Amino acid sequence: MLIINKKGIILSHIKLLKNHELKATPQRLCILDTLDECGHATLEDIQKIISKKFPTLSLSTIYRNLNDMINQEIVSEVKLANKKDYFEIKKEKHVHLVCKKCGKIEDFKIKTDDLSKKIEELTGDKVLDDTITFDVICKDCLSPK
Amino acid sequence: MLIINKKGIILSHIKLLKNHELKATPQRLCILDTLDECGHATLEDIQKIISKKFPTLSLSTIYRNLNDMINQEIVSEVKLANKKDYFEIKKEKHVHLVCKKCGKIEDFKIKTDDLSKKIEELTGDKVLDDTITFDVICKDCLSPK
DNA sequence: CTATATGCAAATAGTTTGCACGGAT
DNA sequence: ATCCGTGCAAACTATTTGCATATAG
Repeated sequence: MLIINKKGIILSHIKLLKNHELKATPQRLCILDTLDECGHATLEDIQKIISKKFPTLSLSTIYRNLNDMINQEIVSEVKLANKKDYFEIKKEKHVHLVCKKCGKIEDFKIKTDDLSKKIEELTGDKVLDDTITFDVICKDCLSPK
Repeated sequence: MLIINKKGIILSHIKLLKNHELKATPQRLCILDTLDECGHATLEDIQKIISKKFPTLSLSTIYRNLNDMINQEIVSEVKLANKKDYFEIKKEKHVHLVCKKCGKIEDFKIKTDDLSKKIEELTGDKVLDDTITFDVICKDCLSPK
């Protein structure tokens, strides 16, 4: 659920920035709103959408802020084979489902512990984290209405 | 096992190229040998190593050939969070284990069908493929000799 | 008020392309 | 003789940086 104030600003984003030692500037809020709107957005997407909402927001500000927010772990970069890099607001751990037909990228929450455990048993390594993407044909593309 | 001829060329690479409609030029063979040597190499790695073995091999040739070999599916690009892109010679399906301590990247063969099946059951999507990376502390870093 | 963020322009880095030459079939 | 690959330079794209000004807290 999103709480939005009179100016159309998503309040939780202000908190999010402040909790991570970043000032809640209109530019940063605009970038976060854009990411929220898109779910996953490339730099190009962000640039295009923002230029409408906020025409003076410069490209270097987008770069600088994405990097800052990545460093503060508010935002994460999603790298997919044969695609440009995407950005998303960091949220609960999830895997990505990329439809090879329509291109849609979906998040899906699922436990991956079984696989990590198997890796640990078989290799002797300690698993810290995983990054998992499935190429799929999504439900909608399988049986269009 | 690698079969190497008198000139130090890995014979299987010649076949590999010819089977994919690419001429077996010294430049391409050199790039493949370098990838073999490294397992996983960034463009920078490739450039550095190649400039010793083959000083006249130009950067545009590296780019052009990597792209050609990716298109022919001889080589694949490995995208890892917070790292430059790596290239590897395409081989049996595997996951990547990236040690967060020493940086080493290892391939590991493991069945991932259970997870794909669960995704299919829970989402209704058809899973075609998966790309999986584990961040780990590798065995060697866990208990150095 | 002060430190930080922004916009702009310039600098740097990364990648692709055009073209003339050279080598393999 | 023809085709394809290469090297080099130039073009193009992507990203970062320096600096003067503006703004959040």
